[in-house]
Amino acid sequence: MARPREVDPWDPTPIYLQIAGFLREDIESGKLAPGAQLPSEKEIQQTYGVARETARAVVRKLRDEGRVVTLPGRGTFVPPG
Amino acid sequence: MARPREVDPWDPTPIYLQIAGFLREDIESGKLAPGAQLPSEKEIQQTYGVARETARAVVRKLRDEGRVVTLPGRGTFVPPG
DNA sequence: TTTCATTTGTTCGTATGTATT
DNA sequence: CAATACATACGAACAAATGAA
Repeated sequence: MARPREVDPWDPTPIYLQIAGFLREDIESGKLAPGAQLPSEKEIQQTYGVARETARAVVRKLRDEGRVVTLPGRGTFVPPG
Repeated sequence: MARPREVDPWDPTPIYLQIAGFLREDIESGKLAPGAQLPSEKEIQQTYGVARETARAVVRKLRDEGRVVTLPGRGTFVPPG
């Protein structure tokens, strides 16, 4: 496990957008390849030390961008090409 | 003011989707014409007796559908034709 | 089949910040 | 300045879907 990038509380960018940026990088770099599963909401909470609503906002943002798809009860994934 | 339609707690449909349905009807029927302002989050809360996040989810749903636009600090509106 | 753990969905509460009027 | 309105973020609880045991 790589050390997680950390949220910068001094950055005026909302926390959820900072984290969404981290995951967006992972998708674009291929570190999260098509078909890969994103960290769960709970993992996002624990990794970055944020509340669930913040974790959910992260995923919602990426979903709104069309970068990921969420399957209830299963998880959130990078869609296949 | 017409008496508000009421949320049916026995309907398995999520409350925020029920309320979004009410407002969607108002938009499609022309009761909320292009340019009209939607009820605020607080008004939705009070009218239907729901929490803020629920009221926000109502507006977000309609926004995601492209039926309304939100102007921060002003309100949510039915966009002009 | 039933049970259990995991994951997302929904709902409520509270607080603070920012922008507009 | 004050009122209004949306944005963000913390906490808490229960429901629903899924899959594995």
